[in-house]
Amino acid sequence: MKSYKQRCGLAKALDLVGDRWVLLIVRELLIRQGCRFTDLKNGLPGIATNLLSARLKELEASGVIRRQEEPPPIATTLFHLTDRGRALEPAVQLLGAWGAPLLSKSRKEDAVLAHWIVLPLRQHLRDHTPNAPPVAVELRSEGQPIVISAAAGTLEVHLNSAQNPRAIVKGSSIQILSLLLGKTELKAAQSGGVQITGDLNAVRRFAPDSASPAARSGRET
Amino acid sequence: MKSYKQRCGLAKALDLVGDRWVLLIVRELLIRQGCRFTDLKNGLPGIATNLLSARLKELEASGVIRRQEEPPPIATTLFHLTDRGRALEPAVQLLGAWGAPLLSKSRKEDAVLAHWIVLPLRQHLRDHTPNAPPVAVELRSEGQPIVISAAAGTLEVHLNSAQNPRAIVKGSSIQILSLLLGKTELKAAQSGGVQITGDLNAVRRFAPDSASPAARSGRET
DNA sequence: CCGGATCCGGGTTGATACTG
DNA sequence: CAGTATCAACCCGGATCCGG
Repeated sequence: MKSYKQRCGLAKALDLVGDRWVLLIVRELLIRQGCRFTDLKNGLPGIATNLLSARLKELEASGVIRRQEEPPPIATTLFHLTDRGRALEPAVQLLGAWGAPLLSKSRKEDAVLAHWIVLPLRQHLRDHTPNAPPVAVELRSEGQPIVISAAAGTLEVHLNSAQNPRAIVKGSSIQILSLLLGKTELKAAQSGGVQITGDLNAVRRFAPDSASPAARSGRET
Repeated sequence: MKSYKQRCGLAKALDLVGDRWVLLIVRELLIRQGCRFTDLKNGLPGIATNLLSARLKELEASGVIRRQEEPPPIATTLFHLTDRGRALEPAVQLLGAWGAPLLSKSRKEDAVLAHWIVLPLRQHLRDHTPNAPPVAVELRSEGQPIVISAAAGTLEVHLNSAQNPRAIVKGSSIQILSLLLGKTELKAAQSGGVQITGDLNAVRRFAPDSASPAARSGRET
């Protein structure tokens, strides 16, 4: 698209990332560093391949992403965010948070991909017993599983399989997100179709409910 | 533009404010609540009137702005942000901050409007002697003057004339911004063409330099 | 002047087909 | 898998016009 030609930080930012699809491409790369072209295409339902190709070239030229030829056994090129691109995360998170209330009006025709819950999880998930031993929980809906790993007060949310999960949560991504962000109680989630195997307390560590010890220690009573 | 049709907060936000010009319209309204159509047009060099008109309708329909018919003596309609629209400020500020480094590569053909420095001032300006008595400083370049008012640790930056400014700073908006954000020393700014009348210490309160008392009290030595 | 509405040429997007 | 090619539909920018 054309530049706004305004000497203003916002206008300059939009010159680079204001085009259609661009911030969604950044979202995909924030969720999963090292995407193949096809991964991006699958994560962006509706995008045309020529447009994706053109955007990737523009983003590379402006220093937001970097393409990296991988030798076998991958034998393809992976797209990464540069440091500069990763610096967009706070702005992307804030815009996403602003749009979150609109999700309630989401239409049935809207696409839903499970990995889109990674960004809200990274922003809002809390470890309510940070001094407890490290633990990993795996989330499974469609597509690649998501791993939450908590250790020493730090929390990471990634897109891949856990080596040794203390619990596995299966269900629709929407229900899992609602559970982990405390909008649904654990029992309600379970009767709504969420299946949890393994240590229930590992889940309660992030989603304390009224019956959980973390709820008592994490709440100021 | 068309909806992305993705159940994702970021995508929903971009459905509303991702269209061309939209975030710049929001910027104008953040700087100056209560804009006339013509004020917006002047603040957005390059926009076509039909596009501005269409965007305003869409933004009103989506609850981001509100139009208000004013009786005489104004006798026109003013556009305001709603609370929901004002909630975009953090995201807009973050995007603008991300784009700020690109300003150094700004072309000569880029438009420059003095009031665009209001957002960076609001974000970065600091009162280095918050316990001192209230004070107002007026900034003058082209267009409407800008007023900084500091009182009891709070800082406000507005677009209009001060009742009783302790100091008046005249110069190009870029130089003034550079001075107030501490990138230029006061003396260097003055020899660069910035004229200050009134109490120099009122300016030093925001832009302490090596010779200023605020520099010593505000710095951890 | 203010606040648009209308029209038009050119550029961008979206959908699909095709290729190495 | 990773794009390129093609083409219709749509959108944008610029100019013009018009009622208060």
